Amino acid sequence: MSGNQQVITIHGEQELVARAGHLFEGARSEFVCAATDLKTWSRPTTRASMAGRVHRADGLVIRKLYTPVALADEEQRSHLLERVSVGARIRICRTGLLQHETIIIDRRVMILAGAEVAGDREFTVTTSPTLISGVYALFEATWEAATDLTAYLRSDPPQVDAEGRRVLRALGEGLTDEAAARRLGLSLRTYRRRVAELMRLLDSDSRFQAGVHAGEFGLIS
Amino acid sequence: MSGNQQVITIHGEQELVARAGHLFEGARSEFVCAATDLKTWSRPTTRASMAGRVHRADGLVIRKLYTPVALADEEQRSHLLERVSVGARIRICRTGLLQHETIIIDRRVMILAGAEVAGDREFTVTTSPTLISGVYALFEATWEAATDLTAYLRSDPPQVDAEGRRVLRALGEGLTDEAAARRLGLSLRTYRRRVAELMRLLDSDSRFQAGVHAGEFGLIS
DNA sequence: CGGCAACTGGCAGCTTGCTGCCACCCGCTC
DNA sequence: GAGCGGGTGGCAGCAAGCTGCCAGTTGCCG
Repeated sequence: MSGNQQVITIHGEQELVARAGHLFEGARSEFVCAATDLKTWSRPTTRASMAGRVHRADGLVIRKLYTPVALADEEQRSHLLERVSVGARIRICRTGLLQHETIIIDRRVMILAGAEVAGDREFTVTTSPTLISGVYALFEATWEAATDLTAYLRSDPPQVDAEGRRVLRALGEGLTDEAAARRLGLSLRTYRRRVAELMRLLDSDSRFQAGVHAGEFGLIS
Repeated sequence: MSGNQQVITIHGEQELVARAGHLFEGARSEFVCAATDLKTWSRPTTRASMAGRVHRADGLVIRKLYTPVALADEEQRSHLLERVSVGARIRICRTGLLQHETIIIDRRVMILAGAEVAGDREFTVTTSPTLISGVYALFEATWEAATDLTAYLRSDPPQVDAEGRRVLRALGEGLTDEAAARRLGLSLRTYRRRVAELMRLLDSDSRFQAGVHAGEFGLIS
């Protein structure tokens, strides 16, 4: 990796392991990544091969950002919790898909996973300070907006379907039940049944309390 | 801009204008940027020179993400509001510094502003799909976590005194007015007067809505 | 001290919210 | 087709919330 551009393209996970595997071992101060879930770019064997090398340096800070998709799978959830228990910091991002994995090592090297090309996923590896610092800034902004994994799990958001979301939005606009029901095309009785169900889901005894909780769970949008 | 890497480095703003100015004109569907403020990377003349070319295509979506720093300066604030009034979408990111400007045009071209080198700022321009899609995903996550400019400006938190805070806490616990009044040592009528005043401060027509807003303002704690 | 403004608290009348009840409808199963 | 479970919608009764009214209280000022 030399020359002015400091950017190389790698085809396939095997090549990634061969050419960039040492980068993971070399991580000294910080390893950060952002992805939808643990399966965003790698087969389990590749992931184990790469990730297993990361945990050897004292003082190494590991930060990983995933979306709630990672928690839908029990195996991934367990794995993430185990990672947390050995010191990794993991946050859940609710505001984006993070469909392209981004890894930054020691703020010196960055690996981006791209699309699959002819059956192999394409990776871009770069040491360009401009690229890395720009992406790192966005990573930081996203990280700060995200929720710690353990806090996220403690505040398991209730499952609210599309109609429930619509009801919450109407509630959030301050409409009377009658106006909201009319808008949503429901009878007043049915609307109120929906509201009662949401109150139960939000574990709330009053509408004010429900409003607070709905906001906390990010259910208003 | 050809070759495998699709990444070039540009030194200085004059060279940026000369070599990449046409990219701004070519923007057809979307122009997005993220930066601390309007002054993150360019002198006013360069900015005017570049930005002035962006607004000509019908259907072009312009999204800009800045930090609150951009609003501390009255001139910038006015400029941003004027941009909003002509259709640009602007959000304020409270969770990061965005110290390195990132621009993505039509999801085909990305420009990143780096450090100053020998008096000139270094820019990286790339058409690499992997790089762009990775950065775009992070941009999206940050954008979604950010607050709309007009909402941000409108959401000056209301001033709530100590008693108001106590009332909000009681409300947040789901108590009936009678129970809350008793706990706070107020008559029901006075308690309800307090609640009515809070509803006014929170600009809310229902208790649910007030709950949402109170949470948004961080008044429940 | 008297006057005034602001606030409190009880009461009443009204609206909104909550939920049970029941008839009816729909889809599914045997 | 009959039976059943789940859901809808109208209605009624009740609780909770909202606010005006008015008498009484408090604090401040001249």
